[in-house]
Amino acid sequence: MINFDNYLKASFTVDNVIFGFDEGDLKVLLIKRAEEPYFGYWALPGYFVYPNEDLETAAKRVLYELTGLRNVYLEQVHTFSAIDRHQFGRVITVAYFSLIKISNYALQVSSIASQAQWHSVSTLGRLGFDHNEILRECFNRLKWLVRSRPVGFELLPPKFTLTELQHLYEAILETELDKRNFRKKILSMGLLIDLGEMQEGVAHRPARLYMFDRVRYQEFLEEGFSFELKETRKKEPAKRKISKNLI
Amino acid sequence: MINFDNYLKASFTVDNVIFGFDEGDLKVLLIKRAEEPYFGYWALPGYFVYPNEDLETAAKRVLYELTGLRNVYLEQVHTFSAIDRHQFGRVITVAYFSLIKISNYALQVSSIASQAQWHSVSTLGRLGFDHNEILRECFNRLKWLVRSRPVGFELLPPKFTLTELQHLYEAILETELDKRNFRKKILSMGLLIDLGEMQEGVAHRPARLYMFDRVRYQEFLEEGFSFELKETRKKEPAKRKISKNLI
DNA sequence: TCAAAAGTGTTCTTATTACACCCATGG
DNA sequence: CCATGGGTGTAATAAGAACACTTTTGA
Repeated sequence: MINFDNYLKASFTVDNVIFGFDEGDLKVLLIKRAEEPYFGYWALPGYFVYPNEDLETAAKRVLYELTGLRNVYLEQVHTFSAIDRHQFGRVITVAYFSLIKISNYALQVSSIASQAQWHSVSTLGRLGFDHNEILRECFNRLKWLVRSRPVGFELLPPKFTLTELQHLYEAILETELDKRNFRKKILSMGLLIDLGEMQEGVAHRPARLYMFDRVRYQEFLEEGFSFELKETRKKEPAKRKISKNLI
Repeated sequence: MINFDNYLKASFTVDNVIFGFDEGDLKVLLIKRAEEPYFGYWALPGYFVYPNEDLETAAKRVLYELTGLRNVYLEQVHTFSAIDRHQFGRVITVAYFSLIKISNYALQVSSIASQAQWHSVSTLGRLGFDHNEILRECFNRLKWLVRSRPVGFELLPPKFTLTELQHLYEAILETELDKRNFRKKILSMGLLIDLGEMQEGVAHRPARLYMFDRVRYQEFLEEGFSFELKETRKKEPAKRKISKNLI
């Protein structure tokens, strides 16, 4: 019988890349570290896994303690194991990302959350540990995920306008989309319910409000389904003889 | 300062889903277990991670000890952490999958490899531990990967025919593809070099041999690139108003 | 009346699909 | 000469991309 003591026993953590969307900007929730190592740095919320937990349970716990939210989109992305990634010992971390609606919830008033703040993904500085790398991996995962499934709705409030939805896609894909083509495509999927309501109090023509049709989406998943978007190409009009899918 | 001893320390293993392709069949390399738990069961090759290794190093080591191969396609897929997944203690495993050319290499004659055998992915029984689940996850990853990047070439011998290539895609995607459309698409990508050689000794018209153009592929990666295939639909001719990409 | 964002169709181009017959070889 | 798999083209359909002006509101 194997004696486990002959092999590596490592501490392990989960780190959570929590995405939100606000003011036309893709954001990530970070915590200012109050202890060494990386004292004073911003870092991903994460914590050690308890003996009675599997990883997903731990990731959900971290998320709940910080935001008070359960039942949000959560997905394992990658496990980071560089030998020297933690100064005080061997620590392996499993990265999860989750998507939440910023607008609907205030952060919890816990000792952890008091140090937490939303940061624009596009303007981040040096984070603690290898968290820049972890964030990049999770952002990449989100980028392709948003093309395969309408996860974008997880980030918007229940009622939203088509322009808000388009801005979200543009923020995630880091590109610009054509307004008419975007609307044509997104409406043709039949995943939006027109609420018949309008924006109020805006200094321009008010936009229609929509909500996401989860029932229809389930039907789609069952019959096999796809979701793709193309960016506009104002420059570089030619040169694409190969498939355009996934670009 | 954190005392790691207050938290769970776990043993870590890597498990390797090694895909190969032979006789028109997608295969996976399994090892017959010679000890408890799951004595006598087939299981994925895997081993404990050493203290001086990161996970990828460990996965490469396992692969090398078994096959004698280095520099093969290897990618981390998912980390499995169910509390009771190992009877003798808390063991977390990180699944990797790799792609190798069966035809080019004999298995190593090591104590591990003597117990190893290729199995068709489509006809597997109950494996040890949670390895059926791990295999399924890795197979799914391979399925989408093969649509985004021409990884299929990692599984074929250096010289191959278009029909062999098509059969590989059909085995991975578990579908049938139209011969003419497949050839049109694959040749239009410009990733194949026509060797000007022919099959010999076959009881039918000999096929042209091709090789993969790695240089051209690198150029593609740099300019942003995509790779898609559609299955033939002999039944169910209608009903697809939504995007067809990725299906 | 101005600024700001909402909303709306058409044309062109490209990609995808469906589909059937002759060819070269070994046995 | 037969069985086996190799090899080839075209037409119809569907999806994607490009593109500009009018509308509605609050300030």
